[in-house]
Amino acid sequence: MAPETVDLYQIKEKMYVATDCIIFGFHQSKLKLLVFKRKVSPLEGEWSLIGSFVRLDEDLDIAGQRVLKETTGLENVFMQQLRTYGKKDRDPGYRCISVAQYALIRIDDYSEELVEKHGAKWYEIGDLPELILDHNQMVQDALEQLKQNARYKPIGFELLPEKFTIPQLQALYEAIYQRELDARNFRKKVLSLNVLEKLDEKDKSSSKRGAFLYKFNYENYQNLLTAGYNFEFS
Amino acid sequence: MAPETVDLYQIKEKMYVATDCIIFGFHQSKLKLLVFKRKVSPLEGEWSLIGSFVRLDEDLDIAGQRVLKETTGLENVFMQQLRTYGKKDRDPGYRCISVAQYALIRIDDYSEELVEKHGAKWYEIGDLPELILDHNQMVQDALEQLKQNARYKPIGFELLPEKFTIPQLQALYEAIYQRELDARNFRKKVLSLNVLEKLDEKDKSSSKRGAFLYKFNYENYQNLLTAGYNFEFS
DNA sequence: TCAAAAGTGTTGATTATACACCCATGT
DNA sequence: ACATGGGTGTATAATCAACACTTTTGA
Repeated sequence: MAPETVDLYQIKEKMYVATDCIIFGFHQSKLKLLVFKRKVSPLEGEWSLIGSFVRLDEDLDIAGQRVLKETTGLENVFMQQLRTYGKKDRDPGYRCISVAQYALIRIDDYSEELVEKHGAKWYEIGDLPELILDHNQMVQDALEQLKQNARYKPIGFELLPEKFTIPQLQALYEAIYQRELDARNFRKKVLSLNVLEKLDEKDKSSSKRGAFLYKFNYENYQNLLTAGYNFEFS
Repeated sequence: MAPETVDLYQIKEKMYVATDCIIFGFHQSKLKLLVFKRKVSPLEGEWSLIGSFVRLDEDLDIAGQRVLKETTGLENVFMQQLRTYGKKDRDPGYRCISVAQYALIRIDDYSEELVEKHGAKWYEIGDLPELILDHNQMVQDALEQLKQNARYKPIGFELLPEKFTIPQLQALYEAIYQRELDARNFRKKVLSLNVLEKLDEKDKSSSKRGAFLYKFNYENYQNLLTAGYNFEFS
């Protein structure tokens, strides 16, 4: 829209535009969410997603990246727009729409200091506290989209360290889908995609025998995408 | 509320929130899009999506419904949020984010007068003119999402009249996917879903023999959904 | 009678699912 | 030596994909 004239109504009162970040992480076979305790009134002390107003001179997605950097120290992170929440009374007192974006981070990469400085905390999905406004709804929607996306994109890899084992990858998908998967079928399928490179190292952190580490091959993944494969697991 | 002209200084200090509607229709086996010719400067005479600023006292989705009603006369139409476009320079001179929403309408329901009054026109997908700003991108994204959605929801039914034939339904899916489908396999699959009710009438508008009319059974569809079926066609 | 679209089944290929035992190793 | 998680193959069922002819009827 680029009109020449504008309703006075729009000028007098202000429409606020915010972005809220749904930050997922994965640790010890659990899918987690970063929430933080509001330090300012109103709703001080309540749990909330991490957000900010969008600045006039910044792109929407950059605003999300900024919030993420401020709270976790991470840059260039996988982040995707979820949807925009715009009920007129979603924020009592203000007219504020919020563009929700979700990020997937490798949970051992984030800066613990920054997170603590912001009063933030990792909560397990399924054990979330009540969040302010429509933030619980946002999380639920994000989870839904995460499930959807995981079918068609190897999105889950964003949540794992660079080197990971197949059992770890399986645990991640189990956390996202919230059900158990068959280990043989999972391994078969994920290896058949040809996007994993087996390394010579083993990870012994979760068994005596140890499991081989793999890394993700982005080139092969690109080829897969153009060929139109899907990442659905049974 | 009478519009008033404002100067650029004021405009640049403010974040505008608009919504743009991607209105799909289906007619004569063609998927079409409703676009309109701008009547105001800047970009007067250019083709554009139909949009509006979001009012302070209206929900985001209501704004979309309002735009739709103003241009087509239709109410209570299937409409879904696509995503929000928020590049800082997407609209030169203004800082305006736009929430794109897409609608599917039965093309013989709309009001021709209203459409003409707004200088709007139906264009075939695949034969679209150049649209202002990032509107072509919006359409492309909407088409992509339409394809995705059509896999999991019988979304296409919104585009057909209440009574329709199976060949019509197939033509719709072919228009969405932009490829031909096998008539036998299509019929087999769609009937196996148990969401169509065969009527005793035939439609003879496209063949001498005539094709049986069907209608959609929303109850059975609800059952399907909870059972987790998908509407993917090969 | 013929042109044009509607309607109908089968088969082979592919993919999904279910399932149980041995391996390697640290304690 | 044993407990623990890692790793492997096969057989059945389900689904997908490809394919051609007959029917109906208005012109």
